[in-house]
Amino acid sequence: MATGRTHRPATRSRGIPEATVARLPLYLRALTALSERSVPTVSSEELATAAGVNSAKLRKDFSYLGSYGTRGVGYDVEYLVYQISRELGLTQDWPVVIVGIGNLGAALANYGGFASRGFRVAALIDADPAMAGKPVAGIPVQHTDELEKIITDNGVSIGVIATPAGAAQQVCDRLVAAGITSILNFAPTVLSVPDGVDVRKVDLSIELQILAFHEQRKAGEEVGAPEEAAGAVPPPPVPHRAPPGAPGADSGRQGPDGDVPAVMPA
Amino acid sequence: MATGRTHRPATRSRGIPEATVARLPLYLRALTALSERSVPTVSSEELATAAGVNSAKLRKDFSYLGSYGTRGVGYDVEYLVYQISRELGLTQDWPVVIVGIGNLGAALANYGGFASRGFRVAALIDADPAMAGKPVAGIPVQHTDELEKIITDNGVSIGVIATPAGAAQQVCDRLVAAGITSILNFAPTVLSVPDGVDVRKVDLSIELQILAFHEQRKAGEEVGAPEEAAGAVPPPPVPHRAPPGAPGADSGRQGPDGDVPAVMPA
DNA sequence: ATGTCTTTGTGAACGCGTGCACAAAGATGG
DNA sequence: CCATCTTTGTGCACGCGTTCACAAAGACAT
Repeated sequence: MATGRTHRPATRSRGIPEATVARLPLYLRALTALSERSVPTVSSEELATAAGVNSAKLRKDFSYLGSYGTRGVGYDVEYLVYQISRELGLTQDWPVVIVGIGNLGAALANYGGFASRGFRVAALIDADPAMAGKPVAGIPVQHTDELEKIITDNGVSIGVIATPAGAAQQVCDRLVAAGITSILNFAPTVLSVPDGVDVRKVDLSIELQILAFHEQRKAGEEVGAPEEAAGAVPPPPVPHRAPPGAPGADSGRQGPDGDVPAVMPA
Repeated sequence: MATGRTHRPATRSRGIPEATVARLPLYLRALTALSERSVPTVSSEELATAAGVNSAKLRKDFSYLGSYGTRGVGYDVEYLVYQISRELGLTQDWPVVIVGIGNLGAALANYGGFASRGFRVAALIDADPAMAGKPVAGIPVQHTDELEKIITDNGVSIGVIATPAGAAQQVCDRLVAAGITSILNFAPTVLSVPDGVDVRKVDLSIELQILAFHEQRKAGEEVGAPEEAAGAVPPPPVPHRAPPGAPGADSGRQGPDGDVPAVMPA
């Protein structure tokens, strides 16, 4: 799970709650599977189970789109697939650029499913001149210098940032200046963008840390250790004055973190 | 942003709200950056800006952990880093296994930052016999047959699933049976797990679809098209009866979707 | 020691999202 | 045409999360 949107907090677009929008792709996937099995209709209960949500929630979600069901029967699969696709804007083609063709960028580019849902990789962009021209997933990598031209020429409005954290904000600024209005950010940085630009963030490190939290709690409950288990002595609470600014003093942890390629920020 | 947790909905662990837990890694990252610059203290306002959140929210979040600040001064950076790390369980070592060493699995394995925050890649596992023994990121890939042994021998409790969707549930079941209690799922599937097992999901496709929704809305507002812009004719609303079950009839969209490697589900 | 000024910690109000529970709608059978 | 049965659509209540706004706490200067 990507770690939430950044801007556009609760814009409640056209009356459709953000929480509902975030679940529509889930429904769509379940419906597509049913469609492939030529299932004509589904009840809210069945579909909810397939999507892993509550049936009441699903019905309420659909009610924001309109009354597309038939009481006593359920929902027509094909029709619902179309309606949700249209609502999500998947009936049109969305060219996407991927910036930063490292391990992750290559993995994204190689993902074949891009084309299947209205998304099309328009270009791969990397700052390394040695990468230029080299084909990844059948698409030649282009140099960052071409960024603006690529975006305007192809009318791209969605960009994916898979660069190291250090380059992310700079790339972001250039994308926005070139006309990009939606960004999917894999770099471990808080991007600042002007109003009107959407940023969504995918952050593996954060997901793992959240898991670790719950994992620790489970373990702690078993042992029954109310506070922390034995281990490292807690450092001085530093109640009043922090140790004088001694620069470079405590070289605590300074591992290769925060500026790593992407995928797993800190 | 990974697309939300699955189980353990609102457990409110030890009084710390889920929403707060999800933000702690964000604060930790900002604090670590300050620590590396040897900044001794920060105000809630400064730190909030760095983390991209509201200062009131940040203070309330910290209040769940205890009173670690000093009024009129702010928070001691080092001390706060320690407290949050401890709260998140990052002061201990978490061995992690990655299952499914395709493009994405390899990207994850190559990510150097794993070790920097208490996470350690204990093993890479893939079902392809041809991969066995082949080193990825310096770690030899092991075959799925070894899965149970690897997990029990290393005391692994966190697993990352980067397999195709078709294999995800099966892999998940085996991980859980072997003792895994936290799963980070990159496959485009709703995993079903027993109580007590946490699942978090990272789904690129969903993120892109959410962006597309907002993107469409922006474009629609500009043009002023209230409903949908011109384009494909809306299929028959199918008001009453859906077309008879004619199996294999409508071979609508059936592209290579849903069972693709990972990273970008549908 | 006293006053001023900064910043935390939190009480309270508000809004969104979730889930319950039921009435309305419509299909289906007689 | 009427009765029954299934399933939707939604009004309502509840709880979590966010935000405001302020009193309390403490640093710092005089």
